[in-house]
Amino acid sequence: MHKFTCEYTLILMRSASLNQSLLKWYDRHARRLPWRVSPEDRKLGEIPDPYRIWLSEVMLQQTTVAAVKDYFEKFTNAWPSVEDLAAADEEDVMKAWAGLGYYSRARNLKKCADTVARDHGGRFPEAEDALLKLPGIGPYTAAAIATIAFDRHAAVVDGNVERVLTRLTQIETPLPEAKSQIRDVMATLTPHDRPGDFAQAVMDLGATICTPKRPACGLCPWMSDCKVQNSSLAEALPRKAPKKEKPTRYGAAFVAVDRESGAILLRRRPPKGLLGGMTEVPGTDWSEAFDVSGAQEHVPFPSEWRICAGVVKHTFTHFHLRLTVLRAYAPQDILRMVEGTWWSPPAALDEEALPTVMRKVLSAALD
DNA sequence: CATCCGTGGGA
DNA sequence: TTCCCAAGGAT
Repeated sequence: MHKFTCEYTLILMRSASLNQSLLKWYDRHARRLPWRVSPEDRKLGEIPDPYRIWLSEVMLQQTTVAAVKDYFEKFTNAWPSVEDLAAADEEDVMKAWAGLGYYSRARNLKKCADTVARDHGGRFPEAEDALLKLPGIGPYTAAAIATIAFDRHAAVVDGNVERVLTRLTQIETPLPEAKSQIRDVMATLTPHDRPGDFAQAVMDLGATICTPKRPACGLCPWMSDCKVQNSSLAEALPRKAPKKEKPTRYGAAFVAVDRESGAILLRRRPPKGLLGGMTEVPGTDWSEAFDVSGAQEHVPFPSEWRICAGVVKHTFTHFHLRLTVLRAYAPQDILRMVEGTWWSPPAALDEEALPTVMRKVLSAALD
């Protein structure tokens, strides 16, 4: 059991009033999003499409709305239903996902579509625990789909909810220890009528008003109930463990250009781990020791490799990367083709499953 | 529970 | 420039 402060209990006793005031705010301020059924359309009887809810929620994992919008459009145009996605080639899915990051999401997205099509007759299960069993669907996404798509009562807890509720009830316990307490508060606050709209309302509140920096407390529908309203304490919550420093890794990347066609030599990365299954140009390992001269051992073929101006700098989740780019011109037949490598003509380059760091490499080599 | 896993935009 | 972090999941 958690220790409940007096004020904290008071908040929970007022949950009926709190969720009504927030839903009222949501009716007027809900963001228009491509995958969302607006409150007024919902009242007119429009039902959300579980496929679109699922797709958007997976794309939104650790990713901003602005970054997701074009990808959501691309995916729903190419694959309008979960059956369409199940019938797609995984390689085409990876190509469409390229640039959005966290590529295991794309592989699990495809696996999940396959499972839903094969084992569930093309319909997503409605229960939270059944959704949780599907690939790429964790506690947050299972609750979000259950409540937004199927109107089930579920405690949706994401980063926004954590921020809003730790502030509202002044939970000073640092994350991740506070997670279970936050989930309890959310479960209590969530109404049985319009639970999905309520979840989206808390997330919208966190995204637009109760922001990490400089929250707009004066515009908040929960201001009068909030324990830290207009206080410097608001920005300090939720409390988190200090993060580790990112090391810097170094490496070299080889851009081989066919003089005739301009085709570029590419290869596939291993299926798991960093950038798993994505496409790259040949290169060295990325190590913490800077050693460009050692790169010569890794060239795809002997040639006059020239160092390109401008070291490519890129930051991943847990390290910084500095890549020295080398370029050489060579006919395609100079290379005894290795399994998993191919020459990609310039017109096809945009469609390759190239992660952003590799597009930076090509830009440094070719511009 | 800790670690690994991308990216782009804002302060 | 550098740092922060955004609708997390898998292992």
